[in-house]
Amino acid sequence: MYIYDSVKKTKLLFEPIIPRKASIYVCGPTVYDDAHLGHARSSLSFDLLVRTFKALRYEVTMGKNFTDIDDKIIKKVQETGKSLEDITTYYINRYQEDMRALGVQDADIEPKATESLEAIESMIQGLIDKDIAYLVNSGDVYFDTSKDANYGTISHKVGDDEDNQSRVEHNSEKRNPKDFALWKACHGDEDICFDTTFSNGRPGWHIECSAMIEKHFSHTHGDDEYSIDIHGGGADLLFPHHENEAAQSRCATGHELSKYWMHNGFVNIDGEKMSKSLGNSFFVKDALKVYDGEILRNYLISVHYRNDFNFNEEDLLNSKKRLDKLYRLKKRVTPTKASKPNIKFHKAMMEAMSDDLNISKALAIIEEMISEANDKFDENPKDKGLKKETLANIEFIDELLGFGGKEPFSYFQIGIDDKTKEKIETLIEARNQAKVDKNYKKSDAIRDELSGMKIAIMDTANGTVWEKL
RNA sequence: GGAGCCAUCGCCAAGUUGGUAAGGCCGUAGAUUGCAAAUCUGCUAUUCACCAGUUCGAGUCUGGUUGGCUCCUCCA
Repeated sequence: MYIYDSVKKTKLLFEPIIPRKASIYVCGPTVYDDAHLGHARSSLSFDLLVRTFKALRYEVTMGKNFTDIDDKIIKKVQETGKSLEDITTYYINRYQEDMRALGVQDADIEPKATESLEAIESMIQGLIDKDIAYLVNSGDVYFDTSKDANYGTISHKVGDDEDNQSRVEHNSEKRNPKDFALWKACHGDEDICFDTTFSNGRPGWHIECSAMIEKHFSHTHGDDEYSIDIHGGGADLLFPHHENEAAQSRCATGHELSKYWMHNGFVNIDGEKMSKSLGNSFFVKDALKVYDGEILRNYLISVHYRNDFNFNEEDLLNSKKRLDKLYRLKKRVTPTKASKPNIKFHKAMMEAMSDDLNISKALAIIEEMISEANDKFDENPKDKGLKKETLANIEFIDELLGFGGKEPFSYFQIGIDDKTKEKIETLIEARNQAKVDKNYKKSDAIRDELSGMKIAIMDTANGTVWEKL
């Protein structure tokens, strides 16, 4: 397995801390709103990583956190009058629903910040004891970046001169402008706070990930040089979030946080980064109203995870056509029992995905497999051995990439109710009778009626089948 | 102001260690079909934003130009 390390900026051979095991931690969402396509893309990127590792027979431990205490959540609490727990529970469930609809496998560990307060407190206290963190009068606790010689090695934003036009507001209580909050003191009655030995307040954004990784992963790696194998997240998290995480962990634990760092690209709408501030957010739930989760998944994974993704409906329809072809092939082999995937196909797929998740190559290999199989079935539609192998190939695709697992006839009938189905069947029977009678005028009229219902029909060796357009 | 990424056919998009451009969509010609659809076959970038350099050889390396994007503030 080769992965691109966004800190070292090269593709590296993955060498796990513990042989045959891969520990992965990905920064999850702050749960104050529904998941947008950007969350989906990040989730999907690392889902492919996990699936590839599993296919390579690695024992994977995947962790993904929920930030469930934060300014924006508190704002939502104040706006709605609901409790913090009501809001975060609701959005965590919504997030999981959406991600499952996209075929994302659940993480093994899904820690929440509010459930990790002890770990957070002890890590901060440890940093204060080492004089790396400092408590100021307001009750805030800051991390002293000047105490960490390696600060800046993650994002390469060394920036020793302070005269850069950084938009960071000046906080007189900080020793250095680059210092960041580990703990934010309580601000009035409206705030949501937790009591600790240093002050009543709540954790800063960065510390939770460090603490949760330490809490959930450290015991599996003992005193190794690194806490986890791979740390992932969106490209925008590289700085300051991951830089700060790395600094905290390094100083608190004495070893580096992660051996490899992976960052996924953005989802753009009309060439611009999708974000709340630009008002061009696209929620997963809205996309799911129009398209099946599998179609959306297939589209969103079709561009390499590190590239920016330009979302538009035309491309989505394009990628749906590729998925349609896979399911049409699956129709040709249904029903049958899967045997083993073709060795060469399996090998080629694994090689593609093992090369830093080269999905484009994998999709090209699938196209070749489909084309070859169709060709052979045109010659001999009843090739039993090929049917079994082809089905096994498709099941392997589903396992590795997470699409193609549906029953093929129902795939083409998503959103059609039973009554309409009956009507379609009746019309097709009538058309076939008309064809037998060589009454082509009538048969064509029936076909027109069906296409008016947005139903396409195709006459195959096994009879007439239909698809929803 | 600082840091970084990207630019490949009409569209989407591969292309570690330089060796002579994957795949899909669209289009087109044909096979098949009563006609379609589906499926199959052929064709569709002498060329990789532009300029210069290194090299026997560069989309791939170096320098520069132009254009697009991101980070430096919460962000996947």
